[in-house]
Amino acid sequence: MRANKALETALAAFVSERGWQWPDKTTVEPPKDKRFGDLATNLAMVLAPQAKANPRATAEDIAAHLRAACPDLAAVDIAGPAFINATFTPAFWQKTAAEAIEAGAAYGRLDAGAGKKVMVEYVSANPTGPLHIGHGRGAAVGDSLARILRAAGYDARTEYYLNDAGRQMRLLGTSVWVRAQQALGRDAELPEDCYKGDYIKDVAKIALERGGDALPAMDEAAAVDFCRQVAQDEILAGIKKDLEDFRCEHQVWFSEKSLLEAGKVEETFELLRSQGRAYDKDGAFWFRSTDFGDDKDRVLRKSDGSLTYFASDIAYHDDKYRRGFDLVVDIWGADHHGYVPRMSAAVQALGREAGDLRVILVQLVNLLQGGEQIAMSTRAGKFETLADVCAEVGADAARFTFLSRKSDSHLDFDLELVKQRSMDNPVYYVQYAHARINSVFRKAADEGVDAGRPDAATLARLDTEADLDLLRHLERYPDCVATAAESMSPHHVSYYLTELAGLLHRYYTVNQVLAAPDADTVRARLHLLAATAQVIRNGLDLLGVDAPEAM
RNA sequence: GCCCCCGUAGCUCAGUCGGAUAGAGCACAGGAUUCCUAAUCCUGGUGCCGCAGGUUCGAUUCCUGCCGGGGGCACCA
Repeated sequence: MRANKALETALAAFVSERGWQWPDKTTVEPPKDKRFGDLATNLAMVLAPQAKANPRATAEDIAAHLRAACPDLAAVDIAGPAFINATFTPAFWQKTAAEAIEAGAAYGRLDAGAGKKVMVEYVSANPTGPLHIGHGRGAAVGDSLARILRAAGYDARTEYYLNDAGRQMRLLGTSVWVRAQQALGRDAELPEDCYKGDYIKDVAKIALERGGDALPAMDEAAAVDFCRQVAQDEILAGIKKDLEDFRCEHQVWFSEKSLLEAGKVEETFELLRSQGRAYDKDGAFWFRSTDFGDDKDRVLRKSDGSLTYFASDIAYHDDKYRRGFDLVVDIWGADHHGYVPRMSAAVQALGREAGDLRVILVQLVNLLQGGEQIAMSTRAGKFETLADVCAEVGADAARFTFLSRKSDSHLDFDLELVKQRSMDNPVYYVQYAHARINSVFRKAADEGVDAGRPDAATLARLDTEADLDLLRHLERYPDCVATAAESMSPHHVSYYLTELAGLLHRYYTVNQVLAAPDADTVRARLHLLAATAQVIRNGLDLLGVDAPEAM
């Protein structure tokens, strides 16, 4: 039923009746202060240039129009400079409960995305070691964003770009081979730029088992390659498991190597060259990214003949668009922000609009324990990895915490706090609201109370301020989904849910449900709780957090 | 030096498109449960929205400069 829509429609009718244009700067939104009604609009003020009249006078005309045209409105007031404050009837809000119950999991689904194909590429960490907590934040953001976009009506797919070619993988193979030789008692030294984590030794053991007698007898190149393959398989299996445990789905694992083997990178080179966007210089092959605002041109093929990471990444993005994606979203660590202008340039050189690529930068996570910073060095600290953190605090708490801040601001992740069941850690506050409601339902079932269908006559019992506060917030849930999708910011959902849970807890404390004064009120309140539980479930689902029936 | 992000209550942070007296939680103090889960609720007060200009009916929000914190400036990824 959408209060905004109802009001906007009535306002638009007024504007066109007068033969005026709807001003872009018009806002129709809930005011900060409840005293100003349910929705406020600045229309009279932004209409002033066209109306050529005192905004207050225009406001009077608008108010009169609304009172006549909109039966759902209980009051229309004018306040301040010329704000128009609209208050809806209780009956209007009460319908929200029925809507949420009837729509169920679909409540809050929108068609804003109009089926537009969006790819969310996220995590995409090199398979050279286990995922750490920073990857975890990117994982939570990417997965949740995909869920939100789907709810908003986009056809969103998820993908992991697997850097299985190139220098880092060779270094990985070398690292494992050195450790394997050391395990064999040979004299071998780990080069400076190799991977030093203890997990490399574990992989070396596996390589030795799997290679049998053949591995020690191999020549250097063959051994390194064998070790690289074993390492990649092992580490990737670990990454997949970690992501699964963290409830992150990647529908496609896209191999960089496959791109190279299919000649896609060379194809992209030729495309760029033919359009004058690339050239040879100093023995290297360059992309003219400065044509699209980058600071300097970028190398695609180095003078030693090897390719840069950027080269295959361009080919990969080209492939994404060729597969029909209208919009490509990349989730990157904020330390890669310097990479944005060149990727944007590449996308434009491929013939797309700059807006067809959205890069979400995820800031670093500051891992703490009881306020003390835990060093995030290369050494294997106890809770450095995503898997360890997950085991320690649980996926629900970890995900909610990651999604409780704007992704581009730094996040303190304190293991002590995230384990705690306090308002420092709102995940339990929200989950508890859901569990409490279900506890009432269990009791209702025990007592043989059946709420029946949420008809208007019953819902009319929801007429107190507390009832209406809750109803109004439920009505705004679709707006929350719209905002989160539009700004690609999952944290809006966590804030919404924390607020909704607060309203529920307050309501619960004051209003007895099963012991309400009469049977109709009991049923009405059960409906209100059912609607609230539904919205909590829907919202938590967007964050990938469970909604437990009991705690 | 250049570029990006951040700066809002003692702490951690919200505040798409400029709006009315700038919000929440935590912390601190006091109170609430013979009753559907007290993992809850209620009552207390706090702000030169980093600083200085500009844009306008109106700026925490937009623009410019400066200060402070973080990050990035590779023929690495």
